[in-house]
Amino acid sequence: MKKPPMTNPTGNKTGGGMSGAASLRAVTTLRKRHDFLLAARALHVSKPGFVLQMRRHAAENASGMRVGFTCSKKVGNAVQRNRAKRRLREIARAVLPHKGLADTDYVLIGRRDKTASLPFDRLKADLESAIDNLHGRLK
RNA sequence: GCGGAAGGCCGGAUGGCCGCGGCGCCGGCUUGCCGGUGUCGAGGAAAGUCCGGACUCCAAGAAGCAGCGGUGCCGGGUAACGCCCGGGCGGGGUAACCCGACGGAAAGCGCCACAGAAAACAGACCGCCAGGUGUCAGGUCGGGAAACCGAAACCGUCAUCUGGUCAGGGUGAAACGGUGGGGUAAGAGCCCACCGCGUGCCUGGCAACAGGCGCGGCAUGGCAAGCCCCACCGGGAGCAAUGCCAAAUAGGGAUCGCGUGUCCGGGUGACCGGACGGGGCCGCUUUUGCUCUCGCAGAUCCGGGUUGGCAGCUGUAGCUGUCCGGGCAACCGGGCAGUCAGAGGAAUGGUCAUCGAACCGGGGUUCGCUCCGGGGAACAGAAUCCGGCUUACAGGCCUUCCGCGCGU
Repeated sequence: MKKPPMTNPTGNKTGGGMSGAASLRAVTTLRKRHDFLLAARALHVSKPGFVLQMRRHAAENASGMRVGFTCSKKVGNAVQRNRAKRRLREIARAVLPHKGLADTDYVLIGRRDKTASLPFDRLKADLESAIDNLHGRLK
């Protein structure tokens, strides 16, 4: 029952100019510490499983939609941090391609225990509502 | 069967859907992206970063000295080690087996709390013994039937002095070696036997060491995880090392040289090559090597500050499987087959289903177990690469050995 939502958006997404698959390849990944620091000063919203930060950046960069993932030492040891980041990557892959805005950086921050233990559907729903919240505040 | 010792192995499984990183192939085009497909893709500790190396840069080559650091029974293994194997010695355990910073205390310095008479070189003190002096009148002697009276310093009491003595002195981690006997006024290695210690020789062993015989009467208390001595080893920093390419900024600070080099050869010349002298480069000395020596913003160093890309980057002191030979073993030599992650805010996953160990509840039980329901997997994620050590770890499996009990 989780499969239909995966396959359907791909059909809709082709209108966005991206290549079709519900893939993170459509959005680039944040790699530079500088970008993370800029996002940390921008809008953010907290959910039980994560914190979402969002920053609009100048269009002349033409870098499209970008997303980053981060977990501090507070999340736990290396195994727990990796697991949290993988789950964040999965919800971003499921939600961002049809909900995100172009020329925007999103940063997902993992939280202790909750990011790894909450049900997957709950995390996805929280991400969608968090994005709606931030987009509403943008206006 | 119960209890124990040693070693080794595994450490969730299968499938569906959707993804990620590397490499190969095919196709497309906006020449570096996209799509398809195949294949490979974390651990026994990947961890702590504690040792040892490989590899880079610092001139990093050699010798000596000094300093600093490390190691410390012996032999072997190894590229090397503080690791591993075998042996010795000491300690623990009925045993299998386990543990050990295990060189030197007659080179020197230092320390030895508390307790104790005394803590290091030899004694002082208590005590014991002998003698002297004084004292008392218990034994003794005289008288007496007895009570009692008297005497003297022979034995004894007490005090004190002199000498002998270290056996004994609740302690303590440790006390002029221990036990027994002789001996003596009392005692003492004073003498003797055994043990210990030291020393000489012999035997076994490559050696650590062990055994035997003789000699010495004991001299040398402990601590070297205090300084130290001896032997051996070690230059420093680290893949964010380092090298290359492209772009851009600053051209900031310091040092050298201060306008003083000489000679030879080649060239029309700018200049090039060589020799001598001088300067600089490891803590110091010597040696080798490199570099500078006349130019102007030149060389070197430091610093700010980068940004992107590539290399280093994964195949070798390899590793894995298997077989043969040597060795008690660690390990060594050889044959065959395979080649096994390479990211860079960091891939190796997400989710669902089924099965599932521990554990929990209930029923049955021949106490071995079995049925039903719940429950859902320990420690933990490569970051240049190897060899070790240490630490963490739910649970399970296998092999060998020891003790006790039962049966034969």
